[in-house]
Amino acid sequence: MVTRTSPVHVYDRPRPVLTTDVVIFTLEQQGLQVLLTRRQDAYHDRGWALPGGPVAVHEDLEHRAQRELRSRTGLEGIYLEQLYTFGQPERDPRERIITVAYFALLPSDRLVPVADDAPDAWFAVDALPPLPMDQGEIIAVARERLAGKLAYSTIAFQLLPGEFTLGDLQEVYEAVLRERQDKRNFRKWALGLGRIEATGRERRNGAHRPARLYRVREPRAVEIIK
Amino acid sequence: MVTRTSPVHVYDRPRPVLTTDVVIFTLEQQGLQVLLTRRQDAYHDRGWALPGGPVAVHEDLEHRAQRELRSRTGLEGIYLEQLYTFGQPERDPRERIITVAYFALLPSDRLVPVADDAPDAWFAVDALPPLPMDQGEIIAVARERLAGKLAYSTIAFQLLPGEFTLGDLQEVYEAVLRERQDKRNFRKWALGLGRIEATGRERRNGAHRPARLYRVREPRAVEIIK
DNA sequence: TGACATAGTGTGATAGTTACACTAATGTTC
DNA sequence: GAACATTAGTGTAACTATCACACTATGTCA
Repeated sequence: MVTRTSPVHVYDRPRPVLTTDVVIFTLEQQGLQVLLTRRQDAYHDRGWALPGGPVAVHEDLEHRAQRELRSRTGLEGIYLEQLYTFGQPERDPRERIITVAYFALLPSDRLVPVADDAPDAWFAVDALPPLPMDQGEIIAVARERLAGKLAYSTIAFQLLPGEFTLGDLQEVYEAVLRERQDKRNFRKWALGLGRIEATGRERRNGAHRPARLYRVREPRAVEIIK
Repeated sequence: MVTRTSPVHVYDRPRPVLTTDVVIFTLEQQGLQVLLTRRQDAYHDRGWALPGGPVAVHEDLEHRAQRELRSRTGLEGIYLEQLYTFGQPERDPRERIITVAYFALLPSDRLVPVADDAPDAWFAVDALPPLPMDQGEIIAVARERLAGKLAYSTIAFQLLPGEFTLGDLQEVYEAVLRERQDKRNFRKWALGLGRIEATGRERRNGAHRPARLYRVREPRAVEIIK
């Protein structure tokens, strides 16, 4: 029994709060980064937390997560995937909050620098500040999912700009999987996927041989491989 | 603002209903089966639907799904995994309902025959009756997840009884993946996993050579393989 | 023009996957 | 009790994929 027009809403049974949280990853020189935001309410002591918030009663879950992503980054068309729903009753000591967690991958060239007065900041995934409730676990699960998917999908390209070198691609794999790859075998494998092609252009950035640039043939598609 | 002691619950913002649904799979001669239940309310025209219901305000999500599983099958210790959260606003025309879907795997020997007066029945996953809302999609997603996991985990054993033959195991793979396996290669692979051992006993069931029985060394563990 | 730094390339050994057909053990029938 | 029907159980060789490994190429800058 929902009272739509009134500012109060009365139900015959108590209902939990439903929120979405978004783990936004990007890759910088220092490795995999996560976007965190400062909590506004005094309850959380203004500590850092995942961006997210309550789902409006007629809002699609993924749309809610997209909205959060857009409001934090100003970007559209970013890869977003539902991760898991966390619903331990003790998650929040004040009220029952169930959160549908998503994760998003930001290409490094679309990373707009966060304004100094913005409440958001990037943190290396290996050096996170204290986080409320189970949010550390949420990030850990997101990271594992991402690492798992590198092996059997083309998800890695979602972290790369439109043009990239094979070295860039290898760095994505090394940063996420936390293990070195053999350069020759990696390049053979990456080209053998049949998903990327040389643009014919090169990147010069230092006192050394320039690197060939590649592009993804289907940039939006995340496909299952082998 | 929750009013705990009162039969009415008042919130300053409308809240969706949160439910869990459980896709309970088992394997019979006729292939992969799903448990469905008859809706009691007139609204759904007494049609078939996935077992599930609203999550109590202080009940853990997985516990809620376990409870549904137990009430339908009378069984404990069944494999249960969170599948996905379905939250399209149009899912239910009456009210906003978000459902956290789980899937469960019943070993074929623990399958208690459903009483005739019970509202539940097994359906072949390829011949489901009309289902409300997106429940057909939920079952399809569960099936895909299960098929995907066969390839890289030991989840298949969750569908088998404590003692089984290599032929039984092969039937699980063939039914879920819907593709024939080569007998010799399959057996080599299955034994090479190092997860099963012969019990020393045999099963005789027909005018032919009896089959050796095997057991899983760690029956509860679902591990990632290769 | 030489030192430096990163880009780019191939081969051989090993391990894993695939295709493939007959013998073994039982129960039933005549 | 011999023949038959039926499912269980077994090995090998060809092919494919993965892995380990080190040098040459091409640019900048001093």
